[in-house]
Amino acid sequence: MKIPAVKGTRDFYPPQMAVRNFIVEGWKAASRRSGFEEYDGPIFEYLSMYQIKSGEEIVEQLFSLTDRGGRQLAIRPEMTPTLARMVNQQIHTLPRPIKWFSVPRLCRAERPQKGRLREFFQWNLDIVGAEDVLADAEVIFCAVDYLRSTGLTAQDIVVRLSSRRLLAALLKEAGASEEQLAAIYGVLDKKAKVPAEAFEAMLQEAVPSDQMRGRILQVMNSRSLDELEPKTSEGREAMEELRRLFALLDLMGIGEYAQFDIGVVRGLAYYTGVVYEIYDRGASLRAICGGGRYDNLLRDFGGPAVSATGMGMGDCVLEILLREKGLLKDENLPTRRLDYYVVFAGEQWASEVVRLAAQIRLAGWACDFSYKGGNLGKQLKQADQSGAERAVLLGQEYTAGKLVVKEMKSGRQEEVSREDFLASLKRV
RNA sequence: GUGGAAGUAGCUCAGCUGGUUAGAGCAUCAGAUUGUGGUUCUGAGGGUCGAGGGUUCGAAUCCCUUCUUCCACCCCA
Repeated sequence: MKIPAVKGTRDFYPPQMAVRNFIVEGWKAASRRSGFEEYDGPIFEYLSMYQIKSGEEIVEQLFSLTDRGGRQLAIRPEMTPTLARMVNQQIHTLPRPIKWFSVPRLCRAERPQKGRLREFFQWNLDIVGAEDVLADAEVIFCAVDYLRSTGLTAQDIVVRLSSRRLLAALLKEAGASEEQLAAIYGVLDKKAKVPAEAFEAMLQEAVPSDQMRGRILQVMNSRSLDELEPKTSEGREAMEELRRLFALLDLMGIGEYAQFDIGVVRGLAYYTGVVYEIYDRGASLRAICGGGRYDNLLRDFGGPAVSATGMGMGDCVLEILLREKGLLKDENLPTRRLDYYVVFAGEQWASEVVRLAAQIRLAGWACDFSYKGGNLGKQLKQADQSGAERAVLLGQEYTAGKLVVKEMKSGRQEEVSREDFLASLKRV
């Protein structure tokens, strides 16, 4: 009885694993370039942790379980609650700003579709304890730095930026109450995703007043920051903050990637300031990356009111985009890398192959050999298929203490003494 | 949760309106080749046709159920 893989999961055979490693290693390298430290947590947490800031619908999309002690647990669907929990536990001893990154494996019980599976990897970058918009700029810079390193240019992708804080101020100026904001955010988040008529119907339901709705639509139709004129001091401050963010991104040399877009709201309730999403300019895919400032989250998780900002980038959409752009060539990604492949010409050297291969490995080099043996031609064929840089050949000259080292790519080979060869392994 | 399309060898697919023992290419393994690899040639293994049930003398083919995949919704932390 063959058992199939579970719905929405992937098996990573060596070629797929090479792709995954290519992506994950790129994420990690970019994180380290910007001075982030890596952390991780458990793959399951208390179910209640995800109920703090999420509605029933979110909880339905969790993989949950009850352990033998009756604890209600859930496999992590996102990393931020774990981050908040971990940071809160050591908030008084960790030097700030806390710049952390992680590449957790996450699970969500959603219906799989293009760019979305039930199990995936997500790069998380967060900065805790820095209120200044410079921290937001750094997170965005790091994400763009990674995307640039894959070969994506400002012609391929765009960071759509806005500010919840600014939007809240403008909505209040238009007459919205604090209680109405969440509902209005929910509708505005749909603006680019549903037909215009459906959007207006939804907005009409959330905002019955024609006058107020007109003002909101005027705000939403703004194409640039200059068209907006906040009248309250809160609005002007939020505006200044956003302008400073754009100036910082220019200073960092990635200004051409950034674009103001009042329509970026993000569905999530916990964002309090700058929010952004990264899209491919072709716009055929869902967002590659999303993030923003969440100044209340640590407090909501029982800690002190420490500000934070962060972003998440999933592997599924990214992989599709890289493939579409021809930036992911599977055949160029090796599943292994060998420095040496030891072969013999003559059965009497078969056990010497094992001894020599072990010595090469103990000296710190990647080395393999054939179990099957066979004639020299067959063994070299295997050496070739293994992708080894060099073949080491044991034959008649070995009786005189010599062996042949062959460069597989060029075919050049030279005879060296066993001692010289072993000595050469110690260099580097 | 809703709707559409599809499941035949490890992969890509043939298999006409039901009819002998279900095929091909690639891949794998073995041999041609006992001191020199990417070529070529020969051969082999591998499928209860996604699973279960039904119709029929007879089902990969028709019907039902279910699972999985892909796509579009809902949602998207």
